[in-house]
Amino acid sequence: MKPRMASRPSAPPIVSGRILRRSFYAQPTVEVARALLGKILVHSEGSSKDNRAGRIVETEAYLGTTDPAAHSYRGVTPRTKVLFGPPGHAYVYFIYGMYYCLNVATEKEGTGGGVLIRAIEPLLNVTEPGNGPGRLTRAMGITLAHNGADLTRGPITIRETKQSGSFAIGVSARIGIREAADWPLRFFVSGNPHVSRGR
DNA sequence: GCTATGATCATA
DNA sequence: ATGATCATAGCA
Repeated sequence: MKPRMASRPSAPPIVSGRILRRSFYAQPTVEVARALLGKILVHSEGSSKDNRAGRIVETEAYLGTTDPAAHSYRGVTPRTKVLFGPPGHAYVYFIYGMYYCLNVATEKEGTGGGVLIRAIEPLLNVTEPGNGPGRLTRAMGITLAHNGADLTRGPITIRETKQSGSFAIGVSARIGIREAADWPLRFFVSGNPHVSRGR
């Protein structure tokens, strides 16, 4: 008979990928937005068996003080200071009274670039849909408490994936904005069912 | 201090 | 098309 439980707990292989380094996030914002597709978002608080993970399948670039749609367009405020800080930190904001959205700060300190993570494909301990920026934070347990967190340190990290599976990158206008609405700065894994819309 | 509004989502 | 629901920004 098979034992009901494994005798030894094993770390889920999906969270063992190498953590992206700060130099990754220091690249131009559009490059980071494209390169984040296929990477693994990991939330590891508490016991490792409770780690949550999802594969990033949709992103949007927000360019900073040159981008009228960016929160950082009007410069540093208490809210946007993380975007102007060093790259590789989480910018989390609260929207519509009920949702959190996760971004990563890009480019060198002093610039306001960031990438909004818009959708993940659930991989591990994610029991809600990840298709949409407000949904993925709920599914991953990400809140304002994570604003400013260093993504190279945890508890939230983004990791390289071993199965390199190549895919086509779709491009479109960004969703839900008015200014600069036609800039082609949304990127997604073409055809992936967890993309929020317009696969 | 006060008010308008939003990088959303579910429901109709 | 509309409502839920509140942190933030801009203004007084």
